[in-house]
Amino acid sequence: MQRTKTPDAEPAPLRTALIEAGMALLQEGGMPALTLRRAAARAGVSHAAPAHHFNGLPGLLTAIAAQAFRLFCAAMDKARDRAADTPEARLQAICQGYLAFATAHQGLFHVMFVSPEVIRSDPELMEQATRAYLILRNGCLPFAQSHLKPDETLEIAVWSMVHGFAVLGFHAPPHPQRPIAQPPDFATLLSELLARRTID
Amino acid sequence: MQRTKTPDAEPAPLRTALIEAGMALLQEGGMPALTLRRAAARAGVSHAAPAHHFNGLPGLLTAIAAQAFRLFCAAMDKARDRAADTPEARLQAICQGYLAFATAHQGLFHVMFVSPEVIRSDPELMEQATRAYLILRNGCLPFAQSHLKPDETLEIAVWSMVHGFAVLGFHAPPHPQRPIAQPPDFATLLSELLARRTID
DNA sequence: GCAGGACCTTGACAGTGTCAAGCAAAAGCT
DNA sequence: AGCTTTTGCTTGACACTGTCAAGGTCCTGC
Repeated sequence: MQRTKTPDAEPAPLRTALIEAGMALLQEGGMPALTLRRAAARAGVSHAAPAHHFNGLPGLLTAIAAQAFRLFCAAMDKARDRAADTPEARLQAICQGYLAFATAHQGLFHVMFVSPEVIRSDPELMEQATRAYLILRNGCLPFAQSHLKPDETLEIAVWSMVHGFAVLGFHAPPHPQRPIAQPPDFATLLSELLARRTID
Repeated sequence: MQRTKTPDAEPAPLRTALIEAGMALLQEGGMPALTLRRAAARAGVSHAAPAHHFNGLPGLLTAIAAQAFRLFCAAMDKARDRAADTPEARLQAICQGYLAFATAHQGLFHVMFVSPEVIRSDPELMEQATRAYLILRNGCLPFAQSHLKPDETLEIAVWSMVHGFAVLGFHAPPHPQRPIAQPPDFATLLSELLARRTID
């Protein structure tokens, strides 16, 4: 049945191979291309092998989502660290990393946030998702009224806005026939939201 | 094959029956419960009957999405018309209608916005989706610099924020173990965004 | 009265996720 | 060493899915 080793043991090679195969399928053909049997075939094993490492298709999707959140965090971290050392530039960079990841990895993004099959209560997934949120929270901290206590209203506003912007496809390649032909850059939106905020 | 009558002819009864059956399945069991064969069975016809009214499963999903947008528009219109007659109250009501619809009809919302199977270029779907966007645009008009030309930055900001807020589930029943236990009300976020705006 | 089309059924096919049984090799124990 | 258990995977089957081809029935137009 299910793999239940000691948690610190090195991971089964087939498990990571299946995750990578699934992510590759997702990248190539989007959501409908990701299939348990196809991932197994690409990893060179029989169609029922994944059942020994994941709890069915939802389990594989969940593991992919957790791994995708790791890449997502890395992308945002990297963007922030390359930005100019001002709070505005850093928060802007985090959001740009967010949007760049969403457009470059639409399949992963779908699994991470919207796929209803993913088991949202999975501990590893929740840990990585929280880690991603903390990057955004830290980016918002300089704009909070008190530097000690985070401003949840601002966090949620920024998070909602960047996420909505991403899933509605405003940052994506110009969608043919959209209510708004040339959407504004996200930086403009964020500046608008932060305009009243003062630092210190 | 496909149904290609004159567009003003009364719609085939089975077609609307299949759409309603699909919407009911979606409401009851979510996305995985919606199946061509199940919708056909619920409508009392054989499993291949839907092929004569829709272009496969994507076609049914697209028709459901269009119909869902109609309900969506009606919900926002109704909320707006019941609000106090100030620009803030009306825009807040539109957003509340948006969020209420998203939480009350999660399956429909998924089909409307994220399902990759839906044919986004369908004319009827695009018409209804645009209609929904115009409701929001009109709600934003009083806050634009010029009352004549819409402020696309504000529109996109509001739209992104309310949509992100919805899909991230902040308005939904309290998710167990979330980065933010008690998220702020959306009205607070919107007020924050509109704070600098003056009317006239 | 009859050709033709609209509308639906039946039957089949490939592909999917999932389960049960089995098999080979490694590991653990006496 | 020899036996047993466990692990990791394969094979085969099942129900279910979307889709297609063929046929059948009824209504319409001529």
